[in-house]
Amino acid sequence: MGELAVTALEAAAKALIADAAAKVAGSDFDAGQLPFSRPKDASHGDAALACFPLAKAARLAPPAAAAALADALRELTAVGGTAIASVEAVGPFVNLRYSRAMLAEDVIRGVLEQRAPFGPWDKNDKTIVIDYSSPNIAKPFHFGHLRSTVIGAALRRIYKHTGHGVVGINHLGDWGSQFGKILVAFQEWGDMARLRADPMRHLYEIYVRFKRESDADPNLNDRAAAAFRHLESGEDNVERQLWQELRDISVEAFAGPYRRLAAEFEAITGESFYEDKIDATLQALKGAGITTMSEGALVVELDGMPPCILVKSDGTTIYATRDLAALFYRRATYGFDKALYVVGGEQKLHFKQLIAVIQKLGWKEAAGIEHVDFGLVLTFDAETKRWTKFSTRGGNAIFLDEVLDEAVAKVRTIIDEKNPTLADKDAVAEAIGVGAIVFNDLKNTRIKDVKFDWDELLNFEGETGPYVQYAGARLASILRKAEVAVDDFDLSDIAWNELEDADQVLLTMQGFASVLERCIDKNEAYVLTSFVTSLAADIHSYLRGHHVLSAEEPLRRARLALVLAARNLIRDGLALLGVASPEEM
RNA sequence: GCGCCCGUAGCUCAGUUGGAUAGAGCAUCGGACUUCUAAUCCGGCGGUCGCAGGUUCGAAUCCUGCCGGGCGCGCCA
Repeated sequence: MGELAVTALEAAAKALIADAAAKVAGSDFDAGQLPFSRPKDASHGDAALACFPLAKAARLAPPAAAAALADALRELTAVGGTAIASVEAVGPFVNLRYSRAMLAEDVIRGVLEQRAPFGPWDKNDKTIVIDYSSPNIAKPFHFGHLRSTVIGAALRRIYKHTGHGVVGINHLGDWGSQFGKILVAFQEWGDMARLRADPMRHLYEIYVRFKRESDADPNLNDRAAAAFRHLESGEDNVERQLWQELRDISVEAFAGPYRRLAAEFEAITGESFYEDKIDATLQALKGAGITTMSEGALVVELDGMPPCILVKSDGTTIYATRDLAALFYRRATYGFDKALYVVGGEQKLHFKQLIAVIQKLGWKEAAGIEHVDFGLVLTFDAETKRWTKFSTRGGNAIFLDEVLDEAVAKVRTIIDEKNPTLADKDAVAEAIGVGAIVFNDLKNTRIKDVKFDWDELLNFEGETGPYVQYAGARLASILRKAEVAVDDFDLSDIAWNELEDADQVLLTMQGFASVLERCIDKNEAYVLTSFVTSLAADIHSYLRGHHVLSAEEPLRRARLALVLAARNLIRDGLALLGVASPEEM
């Protein structure tokens, strides 16, 4: 475990604590064992140390160890001017408080001067490949696709911000036997004009129709299998030409949603990209001696799970084959330390198999391959009164653009009601409506299923995107009226000690580094979502009791510095999540 | 049947990896706009942390067994 990124003030405090702990328990005591945490109750102080490990090392009862540590710390900080202003032992805990002025300066300078951990972190030599969004373009781009897209896009930005080399890859599902079905469906019922007008819906229509009609006519499935065989033959035949056209139109249609969602990729290389790399991959696997024939298929036998199928008995490949080819390619091209797959939890077994195959090959990278799984999107079924899966074949899929448009429209009516004179209402409505949807998806632990609920989705109060954006807009408004230089704020001679009642805001901001670290550690964006929500709550609350523009100098300028720092951190935090920060709303 | 995941307030969820009195939002009830945006703030109500054991100074968190729900289990992705 590496050193946690901390601000200068925290580092100074930790150094003092290490010295004090050495006095209590001897110099070989590892002060890293003292958990440095935020007390739940703010009245306990700014930071708390649980002294159980220290007590063990010093052979003291925990309260006695805490008292001894507090005494030692007091001795070190008695001279004043140190990071720690006060120390108190309470039972087995030592609670400490930072110097108020130093806390304010530490955090605000850090944010405004864009210093790590607030600004971009120093580059490290790790490369992270993140496979996300990766829609199957033979199927509709429905609301469920939002999850992989926004989680992956957020993780990509968070890794980038913390100094990692990042390769975001959209592994489009543009190949495979599904495409045989869509080819046949298009030949039967497709309409090129309608396809061009609304590609996603038209493909969806014919896909659903294929599903329905193939139940009655199994011959359709045989034709679909043949179509994919023809496609995979490599010949320039009708299947190939139609596939190319459908693919091009679909890919173009995705650009819009990706722009709205702020999803960016270093590479858009679909499954078809590996078509000419499959043979080499198969040769490598065979050469490693890990393949066998089983029931007419080429497989890798695995312990404790079904075999990984590489070539089906009809001679065509399967997604596992293409995923393996992609891993070979990504290792050779990018040399990754981590390869993340932001894909739904239903595919857990598939990725377990994939990793097991790579382990059999003995790659050292195997340990860095991780399935970043997430829960399903469920809809409430009024009949059975239960949350159920959306059914594509049942035709009750909800399209992503539908949801985004609905949210934007709702925001538009709220703006007309609350802020009728606002300039550029449509752009603001887009930022807030889409932001609300993205934020909502990043709010909880990935693995939780998302219950699709219009009421909750279109509620913009409380723990929501608009709530956080609103805090940013209020702060921006103050800064506008104060006419301060937001890009070059003068930090000299700020009366930092005037900010003694901004504890909550400052302490929350101070936690930014550990928030990003936890995001990376868990591959979770919700930690950051929850951080910006807390910061917004803290600043909303602060603004209620502390007027900025009417304050006397030097308090006024100190508060403006706080306001600017909070606004920047909210904006930057939201940006990492893929949510815009309108200046006004 | 087997494997994995989930179970915390009426609802939706946090709980910093075993630490202080289990926290938010929504809903509900009551307050706060002649002052920088009320998409806000302040307060009330609301919990046998699914159940039962175990581990120890200490468990929502760890171990075991049940109960409930979800996902998956060879030629779909």
